[in-house]
Amino acid sequence: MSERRKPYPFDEFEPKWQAIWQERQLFHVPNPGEKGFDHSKSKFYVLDMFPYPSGAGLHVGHPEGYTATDIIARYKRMRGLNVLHPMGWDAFGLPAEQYAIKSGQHPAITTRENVAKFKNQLKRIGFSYDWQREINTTDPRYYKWTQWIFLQIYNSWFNPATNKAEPISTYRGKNPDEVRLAYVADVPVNWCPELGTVLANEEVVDGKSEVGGFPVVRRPMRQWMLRITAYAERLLDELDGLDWPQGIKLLQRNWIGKSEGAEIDFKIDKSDQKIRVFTTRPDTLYGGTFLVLAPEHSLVDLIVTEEQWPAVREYRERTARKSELERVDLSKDKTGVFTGAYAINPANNKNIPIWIADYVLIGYGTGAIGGVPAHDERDLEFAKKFDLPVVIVVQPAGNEPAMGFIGEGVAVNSPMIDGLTSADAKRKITAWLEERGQGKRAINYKLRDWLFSRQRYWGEPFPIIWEDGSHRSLDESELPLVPPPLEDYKPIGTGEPPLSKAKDWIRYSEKATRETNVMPQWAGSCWYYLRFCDPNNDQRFVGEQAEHYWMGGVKPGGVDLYVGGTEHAVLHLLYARFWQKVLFDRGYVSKPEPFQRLVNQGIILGEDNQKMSKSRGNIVNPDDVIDLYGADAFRCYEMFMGPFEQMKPWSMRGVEGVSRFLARVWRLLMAENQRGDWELSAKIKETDASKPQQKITHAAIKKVTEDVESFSFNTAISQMMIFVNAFTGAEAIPLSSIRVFLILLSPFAPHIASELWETLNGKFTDARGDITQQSWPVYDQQLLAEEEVEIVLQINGKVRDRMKLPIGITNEEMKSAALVNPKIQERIAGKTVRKVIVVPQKLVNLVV
RNA sequence: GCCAGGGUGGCGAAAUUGGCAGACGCGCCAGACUUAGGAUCUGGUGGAGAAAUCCUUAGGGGUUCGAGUCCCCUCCCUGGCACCA
Repeated sequence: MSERRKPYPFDEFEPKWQAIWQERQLFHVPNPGEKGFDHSKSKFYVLDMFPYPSGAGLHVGHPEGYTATDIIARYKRMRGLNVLHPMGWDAFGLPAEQYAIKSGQHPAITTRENVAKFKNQLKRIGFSYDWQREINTTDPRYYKWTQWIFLQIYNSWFNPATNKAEPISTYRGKNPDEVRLAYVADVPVNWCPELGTVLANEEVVDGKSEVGGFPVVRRPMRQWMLRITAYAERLLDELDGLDWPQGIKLLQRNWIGKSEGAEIDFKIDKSDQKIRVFTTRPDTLYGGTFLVLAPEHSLVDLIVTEEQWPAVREYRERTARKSELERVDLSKDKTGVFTGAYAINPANNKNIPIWIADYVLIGYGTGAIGGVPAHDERDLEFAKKFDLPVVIVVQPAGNEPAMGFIGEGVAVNSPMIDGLTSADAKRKITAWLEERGQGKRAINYKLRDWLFSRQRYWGEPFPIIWEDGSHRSLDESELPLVPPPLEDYKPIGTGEPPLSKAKDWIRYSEKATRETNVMPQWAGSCWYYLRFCDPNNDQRFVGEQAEHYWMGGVKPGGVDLYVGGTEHAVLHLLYARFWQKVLFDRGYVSKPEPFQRLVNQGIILGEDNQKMSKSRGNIVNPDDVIDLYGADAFRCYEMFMGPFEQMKPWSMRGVEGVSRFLARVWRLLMAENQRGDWELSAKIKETDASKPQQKITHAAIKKVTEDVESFSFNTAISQMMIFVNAFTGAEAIPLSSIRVFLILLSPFAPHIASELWETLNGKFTDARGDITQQSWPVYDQQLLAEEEVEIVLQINGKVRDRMKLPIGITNEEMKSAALVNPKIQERIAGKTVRKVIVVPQKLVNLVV
């Protein structure tokens, strides 16, 4: 059986051009001060979210974003910009370590192999990365600086007076360890026994580990934390200046979860203690008929009465045993126990019972709430279950029932504020409490400090040593701190990190030992966009000049365009913003935000419309597609599938269709000779383009240019198809038109465009150099203008006829033309035309 | 439950400010070339109808001369959050 004939010889010229690009280092962009740097050009930094190089290799989802950024990068270069378009590897992470546990192979080896595989796959697609800037988070030359940045965070504190991070040396308090942006705390953490490590809140989904889906339990442990909460307000406010999808901004806002209200102190009856609660509705204070503490609340021990002790102890134990999943199960009934103690409602001096219940979370607010059952769903449920009193204190505006009403209305049954709107009542009550020292305005955030340590091997070791129970940082000169080789990477299971097995490594001096935790995978990706600006600098994490140039500009964010999946909407994007702000405050970088414009790609589903997964067997491997149809067809199909940001299914038929389009492009310029070799078609001539040909060429320039700018790659390709359809079958193809077309095509299908361009240069001398060195064409509005316009004739809004009329026709002329149109006359015969609507150059609508 | 984004032919999808619904591609149908066609080229292709014509953007209502587009209600899908006081 003969091999299926290729529709065009992509298998010959695609590798050829990839080799040429590499040889000539065509996409390498020098830094300011380096040889070949062009000062006259402005910069454009276009970045992909770099991948974790897994053993499975690329799937078709990765290149979707990469193709888009590659098109933008190639387009911007042709528009005369210095384009920074780098790629690297986020290579610390669990899979390599899990593999090491199974096989004993060092994760560095696994990582090296996987990186090589990924890189080969990316190169086959023809991306125009500047490979001289390749970075790898597991390279000591890289993580030396990750550790260095950690030291800057460790040696900083957040000064509320200046609202920014400052060197710890400027802190005037007695214990700087209490305010460092990196600190150690005994905190209840998400311990995952299966993975043998602690996880960040963000890594726990529905009470299970995001990786692997293993159960996660709460357990107090000594951990490194980063004080991201200090930046909550700025992380919230400074979203405003970013060109991000509204949805992503909203996700971050919700994650930060700012709520404004008041903290109110409740005196405890027959005790000196008081309980502080947080509420967003101080106006409902009169309706507070009980208090609820989280079971873990530290005051519980002090207030519980003798006879309630057994019940309280039993309840706390039961709660502690519950998994996170059980505890947050919304469908379950409210539970709780009376402590036997009473508090005094400051508004009306009434004694109200104090309960503990697990629907109150220790981690939010003060870990205690005032129960206002009439105006809070949860409190109402609790009050009903335990038969606690309910007092209505807010009257809704409409005829909604006041019982259970949680919106804003007018205060009632509240002597001090009766008749006030909720907003006014809040202000008045808060002011009153403040005067009496029983409360104050308060703001709470859902955002928690970032649990920054992991009990793993394959991560950045902390540049920290311990001596006599206290920690201090390594000197900068001791970086990078490289992890020791291990025989056995297995977690110990107790929560002791694997590094604790390396006894020699741990011993720093007679008295001092090394920290054995490692940083989470997020660490490396928090600043990689900075390193790309100056990846080989061994004096600084990024050279000042390079940082200033590539991250510069008038907008708050340094990277001009950042493309990746929505899965990083809160985690990576929030962490990176946080690090950037610390570095900014400390004067190391020039921008407060890392990423100016963010675009999310949609997920690519399998042909069966299901998420691609190994178990479903619907994974598409880019290599297979490229073998069959070539890299250009692969790239163009990824862009032609549908709107970039939308979820969409893969279709091999679709790839075939796009491949046919490229074959038509090929045959537009190339013809097969007697021997069966391809040669430049005799139809390509240095003739002037006809009017329609000019029009279609300029329509293509306009549409492709606008669509590339707006990420509408699918319609850009449609327009190029229209061009090819129009020129297919033409007797002569004007060289000038086809040159323009090839330039438009080149960001999408760079190999075929390069090959055809070179072939043209072999015969014609009107242009010089590679297609990548050409400048982007500009369209001429004059050539797009029609001589005639088609006017739509409607009666009562329904299309009845169309007619061609000369351009520039007046509304009055359109109206008369419509009225004498035979079809229209026929239809309006015997009726009165009540109204005529004329849309200039477009439509006439008669109302009868 | 709350928030966000969606729902347009057999399929992927187009459609400035409200102004010709279905561009482009897939699939399908017909024709041409051909020993051959799973190649290529040409034409057709939302539905109903012999036709005039009517119907059609998840469903219902509204605003408007005119609605895929704006407003209200309902249903469905996808993603996120989820006892956050």
